[in-house]
Amino acid sequence: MITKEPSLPPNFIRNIIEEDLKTNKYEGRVATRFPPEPNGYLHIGHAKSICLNFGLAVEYEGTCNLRFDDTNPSKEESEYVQSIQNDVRWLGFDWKDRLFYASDYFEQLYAYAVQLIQIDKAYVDDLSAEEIREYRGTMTQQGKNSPYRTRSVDENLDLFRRMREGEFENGSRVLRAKIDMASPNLNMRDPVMYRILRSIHHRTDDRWCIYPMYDFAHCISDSIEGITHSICTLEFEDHRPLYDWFLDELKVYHPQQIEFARLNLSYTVMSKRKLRELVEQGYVAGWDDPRMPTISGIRKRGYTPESVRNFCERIGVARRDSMVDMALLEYCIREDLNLRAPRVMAVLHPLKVVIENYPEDRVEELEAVNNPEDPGMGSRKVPFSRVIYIEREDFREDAPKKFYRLAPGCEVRLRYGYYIKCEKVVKDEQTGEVIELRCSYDPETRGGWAADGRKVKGTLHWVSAAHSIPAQVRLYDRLFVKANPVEEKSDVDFKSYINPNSLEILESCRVEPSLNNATSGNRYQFERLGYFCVDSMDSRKGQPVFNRIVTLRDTWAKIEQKEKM
RNA sequence: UGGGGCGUCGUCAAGCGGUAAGACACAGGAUUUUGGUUCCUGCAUUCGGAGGUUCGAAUCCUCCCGCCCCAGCCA
Repeated sequence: MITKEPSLPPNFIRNIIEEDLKTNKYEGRVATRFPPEPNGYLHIGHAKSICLNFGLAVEYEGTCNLRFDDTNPSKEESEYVQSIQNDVRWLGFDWKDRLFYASDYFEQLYAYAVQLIQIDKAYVDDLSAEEIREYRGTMTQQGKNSPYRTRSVDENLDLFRRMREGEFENGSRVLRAKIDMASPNLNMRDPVMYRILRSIHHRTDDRWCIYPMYDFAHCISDSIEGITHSICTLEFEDHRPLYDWFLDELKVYHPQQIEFARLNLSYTVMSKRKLRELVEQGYVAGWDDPRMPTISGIRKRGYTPESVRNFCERIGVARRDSMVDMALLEYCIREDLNLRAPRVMAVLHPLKVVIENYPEDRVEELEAVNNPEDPGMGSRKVPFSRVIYIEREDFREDAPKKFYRLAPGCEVRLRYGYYIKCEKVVKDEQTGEVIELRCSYDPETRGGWAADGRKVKGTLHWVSAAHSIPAQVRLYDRLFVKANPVEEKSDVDFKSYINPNSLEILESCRVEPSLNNATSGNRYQFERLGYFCVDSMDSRKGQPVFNRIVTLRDTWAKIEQKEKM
């Protein structure tokens, strides 16, 4: 019996492609493209599109082009071209030699525009921007023809050539497609194809003073590149008739445009405008702030490309508007790191513990497993001594019912260490704050096992005071406290839902000495706490800086929460 | 109230006339030197609503309701 290949879950785009392959619509080819405009940073919504387009190409042994949609020089910069390429590469995709720019096609686009003029399907309009808007009509009222609509082909040809030559001022004239001012689809009411715009283009410099509009440039770029399936987001659906119109009138190779719903993620925002607002008004440290849903932010946070790709696979592709739960993204990174991240002990809020019956000058090297999920990752030695730090949270003077950590008179296990029992609580005389614990240890429990078989419920992580190294740890959390900060039908500013605790910087953490060698980008699981990543900018040898990627699932927090209610 | 879309579990999402996959979340339980992981179990008699066609409808038809997008010389 032949087992079926493990196939990916179906979605409507794969269905279309399968069908096209069956009917040999494109001679068995699958050619997609990812067409970002280089006017900003990519975010996880783009990752969905990248995974979709490049993923399809891999799956069907086709190609996927990276094409910059750079038809508006007033907004675009090469800085973004670079960052976009970094992000796509980081996600794990390779466009090989298929890197293109819409600006590569300016000359050809111009020729096609001339061709449309020649068949009387395009004309030069002298109306002002304002007038064009008025003539366009409204959603419920049809538009009316521009007085310049009936110009002769020759005059149009002449005018368009002179537009290119730079004879006219910015905004004084445009080239329009001659379609139908009465169309119920606003996009078909003689859309603008070219505008006069004097601006330095990042690739063509000042060679052009007229630039094609998206609708005209995009379909032709797709056609030139021999794209089969031109995948874009839902808001372009109304543009499809126009996409088809240009290609039909020009009688050129005709790809099919397919629209899917863009990604929305809970507890964050996705629009470029809002992200820019957060950056420019200083709510975050920059586009790559680890709390940002940008690819660079996610990368700095410590997410792996594998986990992001996996996330994009799991969310599926469909045509309905949706809001994916951030919990799924978090699940994906935990799933990945659980298998790969070495375990290590780190104490974020140190509480000093003196083990009174442990010899003053003794130091033991205890064997600690690096990853229980993967024996191949081996083990390491962790120094243990009389004075250690434990997590402040792991001690309660008045332990609640299901609290099985340390409390006066109680015994717990130190991970890979000994059983210890809390004998005495030392408090600050002024404030009453617990500043130190005096404990005893059972020498018979080395490694964490009791010879007499007695069980202990809790296991705590710890570090030796004398051997641990100081570290800064940044605790990142969700950027917003509200699942959807952008309520439709509400004029509340989304920024009022920013989580005031989305970043907590801890300066006096102590981590085990093995972390002295932690290098930029390394990811660890701090046992019982979460997954952390060595910061790529601020970390120094002997003084590491860690970013929290995500916490571990915390069942105790849930229990405690429930008890409170 | 013009046009274009979309409505299947709390959140995503399969399903394409033969009697509701899966994932996350959630809730129980088992195992555990991470209250982690893993493993079981439960979680839509019902697919926005109402009619109709059919032996049979989430799937076809009709009407209704709700949500999203479109009036840039942005993409």
